[in-house]
Amino acid sequence: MRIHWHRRDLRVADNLPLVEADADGPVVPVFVFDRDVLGQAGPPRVAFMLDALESLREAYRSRGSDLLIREGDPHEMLPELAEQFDADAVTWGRDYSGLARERDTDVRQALDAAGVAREAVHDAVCHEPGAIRTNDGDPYSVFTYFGRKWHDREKHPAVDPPDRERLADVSDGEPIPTLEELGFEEPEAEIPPASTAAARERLERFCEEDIYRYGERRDYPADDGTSRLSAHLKFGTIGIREVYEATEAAKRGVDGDRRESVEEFQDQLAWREFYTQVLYFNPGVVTENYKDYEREIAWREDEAAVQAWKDGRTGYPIVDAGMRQLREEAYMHNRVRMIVASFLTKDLLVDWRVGYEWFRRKLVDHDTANDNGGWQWAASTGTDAQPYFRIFNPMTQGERYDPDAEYVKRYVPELRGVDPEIIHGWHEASLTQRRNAAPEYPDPIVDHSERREAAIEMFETARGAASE
DNA sequence: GCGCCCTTGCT
DNA sequence: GCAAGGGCG
Repeated sequence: MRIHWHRRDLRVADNLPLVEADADGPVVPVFVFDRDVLGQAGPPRVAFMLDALESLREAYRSRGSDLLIREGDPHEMLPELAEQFDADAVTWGRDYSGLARERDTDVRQALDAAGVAREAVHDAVCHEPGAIRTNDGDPYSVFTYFGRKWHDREKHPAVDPPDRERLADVSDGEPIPTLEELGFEEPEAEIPPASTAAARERLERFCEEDIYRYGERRDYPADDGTSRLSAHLKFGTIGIREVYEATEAAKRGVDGDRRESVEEFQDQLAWREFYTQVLYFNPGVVTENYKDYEREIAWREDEAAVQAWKDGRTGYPIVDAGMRQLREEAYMHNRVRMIVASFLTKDLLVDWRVGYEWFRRKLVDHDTANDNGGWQWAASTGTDAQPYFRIFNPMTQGERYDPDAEYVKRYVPELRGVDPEIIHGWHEASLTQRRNAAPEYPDPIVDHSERREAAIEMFETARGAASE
């Protein structure tokens, strides 16, 4: 017997540790609810995960096996399970975040002490942290070159689910706990279905047509031109190799813009792995700036402004639309994630960690590596970060990427009857104009051009380059 | 070592 | 035009 410990690989198909581990014997699949990990999550993510677990269990049951559900510390639970099933090995897919690695070290030690073999197998990314390095052998901190090598490198093919005979004939009466039993409230947002079948349906539909226009559509939040696979990739309800192969298949026999569009989507997969390796080699970025400034950045504390940002009541329509989409859907379009992150850090002058924490609680697809990478990019503190003097102008961004204010109107009902020109120029409109156009919608809480200057000064002081 | 090229810009 | 810095050739 061999125990497979599921973590963020909630599927049976294209699961490398499940079929390629050296350990043999029938597989006993297990999921362990770990209070420490749950404490980090918010209702949307836990709800998605519970749904994913239900369908994973169903997948095992239809194959004459079952997913065992346990609750407790993995380093206590796994040796116990090994003993209970007389298993001589435990396998799992590698996880690259700092907390996960600490947990896995504990588990390894406990299994060693119990005399049980253990095997961690690469699974969550096409190219593991460390596989792609600069010509000097260092991990990359700039995306472009990493991306080139990522594209050129041969990838492991997708693998089939294990045969029935390789799964242990176990059954488990233990129900999957409910949100309430885990101490979470129902999420405000509606959570999309989390099964592998749902992920595949999205992938297939995306690769039929949308992927060829991804390049031109991906920046327009009103247009649903993205794959929406992020939460599935986070929880592993679909395998990365399967996703990559579907995009490669879409590329076959296609050239010009259509081919470039597919590659632009594949670039996003490369970004995901770029940030995975940034986090792996720099576990401290979760709480600290990647980039060293001479002095501390003098972020401001501004409870009221932060609350307005969270509530989508800043008086900057594109920002507010994004923050309301986050509440309503536990999701936000990527272009708008950049805009709201720039607004928090460069207009409200609030520490990126405040925004990162909020995203962590609210996003269904929150992933430590990607979210941290994104926030530190926006805050000009990360690897390959946006230079601090390039500050998004919310009006320009709105005009450029939501010209008809269709996205804004979808999430900000107060502005539905208002002319797009007035919407994007809200902070330039007169008080009378604003009151007449949308009496319910808030006035801008800050002056963008004033804050832009203040942000640049804040960073120059931190650089030690202030003119005094 | 030097020149050149960078995911997501702005005034 | 501006202005930071990594990585490469």
